Amino acid sequence: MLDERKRRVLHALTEDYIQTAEPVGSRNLARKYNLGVSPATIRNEMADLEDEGYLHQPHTSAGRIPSDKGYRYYVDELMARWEPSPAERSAVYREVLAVRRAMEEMVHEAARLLARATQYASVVAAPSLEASIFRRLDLVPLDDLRVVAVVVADPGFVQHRIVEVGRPVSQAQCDQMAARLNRRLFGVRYGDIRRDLLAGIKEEVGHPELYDAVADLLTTGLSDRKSDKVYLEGTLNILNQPEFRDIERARSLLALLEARDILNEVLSVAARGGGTTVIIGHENPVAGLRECSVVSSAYRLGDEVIGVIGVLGPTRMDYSRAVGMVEYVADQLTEALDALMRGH
Amino acid sequence: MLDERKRRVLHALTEDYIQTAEPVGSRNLARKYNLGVSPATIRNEMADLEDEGYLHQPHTSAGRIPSDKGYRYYVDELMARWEPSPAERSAVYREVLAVRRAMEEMVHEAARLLARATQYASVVAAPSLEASIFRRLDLVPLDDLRVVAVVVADPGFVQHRIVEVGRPVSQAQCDQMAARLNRRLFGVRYGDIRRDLLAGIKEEVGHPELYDAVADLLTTGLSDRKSDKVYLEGTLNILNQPEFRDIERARSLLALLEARDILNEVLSVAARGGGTTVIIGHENPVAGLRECSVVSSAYRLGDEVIGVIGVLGPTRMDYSRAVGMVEYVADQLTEALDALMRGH
DNA sequence: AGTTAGCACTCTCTCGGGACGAGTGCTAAG
DNA sequence: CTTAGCACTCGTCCCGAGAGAGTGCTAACT
Repeated sequence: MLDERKRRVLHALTEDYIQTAEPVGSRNLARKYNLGVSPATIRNEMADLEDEGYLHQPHTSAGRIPSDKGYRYYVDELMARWEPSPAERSAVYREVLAVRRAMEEMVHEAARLLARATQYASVVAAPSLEASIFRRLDLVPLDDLRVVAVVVADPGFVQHRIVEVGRPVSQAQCDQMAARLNRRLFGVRYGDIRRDLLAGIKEEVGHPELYDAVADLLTTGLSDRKSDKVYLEGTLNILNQPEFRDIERARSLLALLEARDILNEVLSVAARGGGTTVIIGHENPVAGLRECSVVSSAYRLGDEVIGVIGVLGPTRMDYSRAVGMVEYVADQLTEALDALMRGH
Repeated sequence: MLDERKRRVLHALTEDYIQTAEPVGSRNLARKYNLGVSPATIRNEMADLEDEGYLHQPHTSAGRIPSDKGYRYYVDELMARWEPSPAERSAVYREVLAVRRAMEEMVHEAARLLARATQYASVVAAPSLEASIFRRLDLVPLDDLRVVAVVVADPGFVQHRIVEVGRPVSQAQCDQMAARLNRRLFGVRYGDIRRDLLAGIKEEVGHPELYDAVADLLTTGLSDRKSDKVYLEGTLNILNQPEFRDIERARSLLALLEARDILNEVLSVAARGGGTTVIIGHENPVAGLRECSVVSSAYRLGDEVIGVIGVLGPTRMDYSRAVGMVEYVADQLTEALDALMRGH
């Protein structure tokens, strides 16, 4: 749709703006990027690009800034693929792959790394359990009416919950219940646990309330009700961005990010895209994030997508680097989880 | 040391400044608080107070501001005791006492509540395990060389750690080890677990590496090495304070707070004080927090102090309210933990 | 017909100066 | 010792002018 010269102008302008955060003028553009034409010509092209909605001016007689549509075009058509340097690769390896601990810790570590590497905020949807393999359940009575249920799954996942049972329960009943469930469920994929798999156990152990509570936990409960966990790291990096020099903006954005369920909404949109997704400005479902962009990529366990990892920054984001970095970290994380699952 | 009228001037001035965040002039002081003397007299008193270091002027011909010494005097000698209103009391009850879940969750909830109630940031040292009662240990092999150790203690405490053992270990060995340890340790106070309590077990189970790893975990490891956990809530409240309208200040403070081990240092100083402690400005061991004050109070399990809960705000803090609120929440938390421990 | 130089114009940003206001310290009288 | 009066100091707000960056238009050039 855009001819070659317009593409080059948009390309140069976008990258200049990403770098400097200042509206870009024709003169500057002509000087820094050898486009082979004079500022006047570039001005004409810029006027056209503005008419078509790719650029806009903050005010007459300022340079131009890419619009969301301009960024979108840049991301889809213009930007070069960025690859992490060897140093960056090895940093990822050292800090994510090498950790080799619980799955959630690895994911969390990846989030921290990503924030540091990109200097944006990183947002990560914690891994869903679906694809994990059930290893063991333990039931430890705390007092008459409350029992700690501990679930261990592979790779390296431990979760516990205190469940309340309506009727007093004994240690022996807990042990019995746990033993039966363990026999039945060992090695089962977590997402495959259904009530019918547990048939008979309710009757075998004389404590239906305990059974119900635990069965509920196993089939639905553990997915961590509280707005499916989201890790958020490097939020302070956002304050370095000139667009958030204004304290009020910064405050309202940070406040928004505190509400994890909102982030979760964003990430679920991102996940729907599959692979790597870029959400630019107004494309964001959350109104308060219309001045931000989110670059995210899914990570997997086996062949299943179990979570999403990404970065959040101003729309004036270094998309090339962000996409490259997010993709690389997501891939490495996937690899690391596989290694963890295979046991070593 | 200060005569009555100076005390009244310092009192009024401090509270006015706390409320308005503006340097306080003699005229204002005379008008708002009926001190029974003219502005001129107050000016003389203020000049004296400044000479003695209780006040200072940001610049000639501005009103006065309390110095750290002034705040200290206010806190120690002048301020009235503040008591939470019935509504606030019941909010504390609803959100902390009523939660009745795991110990750590309760403490975390208390932190959130405190931040909301005071509109400062809350900092809380997570409960130490020392005073908890050992309930159960589980060892679940993840693969040949890694074992998940899950410890359950009362009241409502669950912790897990992945331990690496140098030599392949079987499910049976894990079960055996866990069973023996459980028999030996059930009901033992966590802080009393010592190597000698475990004597003999190492030999009984044919896997010394596993024993060493687990024994290490039980005696020292679980205290959560990573800079003894600190909860931090309501950091954004700080941005509402006019002293942090400047983005650079806000940034550097928030960055400082991210480093949990620094906070831990502050809290450990606070804990040394016992009871309720107020750290004002330059009294803070951390240089970057010299423009902040910290009000904190210990919470207990049984008769033992197991953690510290407090708030952090600008030196121009409503000390009266902060002290009252922190104390009340700490007391209620202590009570709630006791109730949890007694089972019900 | 596209490209470019020239130029008038617009708009923001910065800086200096003057008015204003708040508050002080001093002096002298009560 | 207290207080009224007053001159003085400083920071802040509000202009207005000038500089700088960049544009759009027009007319000439290739």
